[in-house]
Amino acid sequence: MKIDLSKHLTLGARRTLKAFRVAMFELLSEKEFDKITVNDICEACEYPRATFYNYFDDKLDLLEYLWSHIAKNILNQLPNDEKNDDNLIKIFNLLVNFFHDNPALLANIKKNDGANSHLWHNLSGYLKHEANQLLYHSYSDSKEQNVPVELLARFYSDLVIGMLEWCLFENPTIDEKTADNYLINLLHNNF
Amino acid sequence: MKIDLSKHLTLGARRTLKAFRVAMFELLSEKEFDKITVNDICEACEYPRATFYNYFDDKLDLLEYLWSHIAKNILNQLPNDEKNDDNLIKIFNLLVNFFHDNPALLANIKKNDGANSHLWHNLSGYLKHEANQLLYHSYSDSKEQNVPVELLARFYSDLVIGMLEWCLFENPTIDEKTADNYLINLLHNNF
DNA sequence: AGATATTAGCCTATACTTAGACAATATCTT
DNA sequence: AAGATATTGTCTAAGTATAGGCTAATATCT
Repeated sequence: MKIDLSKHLTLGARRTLKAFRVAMFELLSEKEFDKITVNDICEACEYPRATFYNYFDDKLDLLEYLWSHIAKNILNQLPNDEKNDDNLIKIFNLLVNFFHDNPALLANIKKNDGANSHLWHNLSGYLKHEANQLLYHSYSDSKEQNVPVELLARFYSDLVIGMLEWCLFENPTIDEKTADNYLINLLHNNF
Repeated sequence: MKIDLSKHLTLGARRTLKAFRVAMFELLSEKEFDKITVNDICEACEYPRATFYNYFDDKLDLLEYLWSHIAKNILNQLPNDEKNDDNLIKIFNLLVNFFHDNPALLANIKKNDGANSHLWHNLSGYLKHEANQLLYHSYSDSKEQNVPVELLARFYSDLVIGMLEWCLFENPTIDEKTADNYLINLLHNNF
């Protein structure tokens, strides 16, 4: 990344970032990542290559930016007023729904199973990180402290991403209710 | 219009124009033209007001630019290799289809019937102009010269836009076949 | 294997967009 | 009808994108 996302961005910079994000997202539903060229991306969003390189080191850089943006955005849909155990289920369902809403993207991620299953590891890493952050803040002011909050958040985010991975890759036809029940059972030692 | 569309435009300028066009088009399906503010437009396409005024005098200016763009684009779909009498029917059908594909826009144009029926006159003027151009070039090298080509093109474009207006406003449920037949009958003095 | 074409990165002057402030109207509120 | 709020249209310095040209590295073709 050539620019600092934490600094203030002009409207134009935000527009440009969004355009590249959308272009990459759409291309990922059409082609394998390795088949996508910087030219493809620039053509799709109607920006010149020079602008691409003003923002990103290369297409992997853009991809990772996209993943982190997606991860943040999916989980931002959570109503952050209530902080209870349901949050984990809600997070899980938001994630599952995202992939159900974008089947072409998921198919493409699955397809790259050889040298490029790193697409999924890459994305799931960002998802886990965001879930972790969310859960950490969600529990940081709770009373039950038999276990450090950091560890708890880590345990939960591992659980939810593991569950997601199992559903998407091993059991893609599972329905929401059943999946939720499995998750609840795991959570409550209900084996 | 603050810029000269006939001159060469940079990629960025073309992107900006497109963004404003799309924003106006989408807003026209939601709100009446008079209720749309420059701020609405800029918000919709994520450009600052300053940029709007770099390109357009005001929102009417943008509207007219949009109409002329739409007119050109609808009629550009015509295969321009063959030049025969069918062209008129094809032009008519392209126009009808455009409005069938954009019912919300049409509804909004119809709604503004008081002080603002000029929305339709404005748009139909551009449509007629483009149809005229097309027909003029279509017949300019034909042999039959009992009537000047300019007059013929004018006669035809008046006919096709009149027919369109009648279909859209007086007889919105008419089917394509019937409308085509009426047009053919008018064309061949088959009253 | 050698020729040809595509792609990746980078560079620069020029042209463009931007933020934000401004006065002048218009529109809403009570 | 008066005061608050929203909108219009203009301006400028500073920030940003653009064209298009360049080399090196990879593909792709024959």
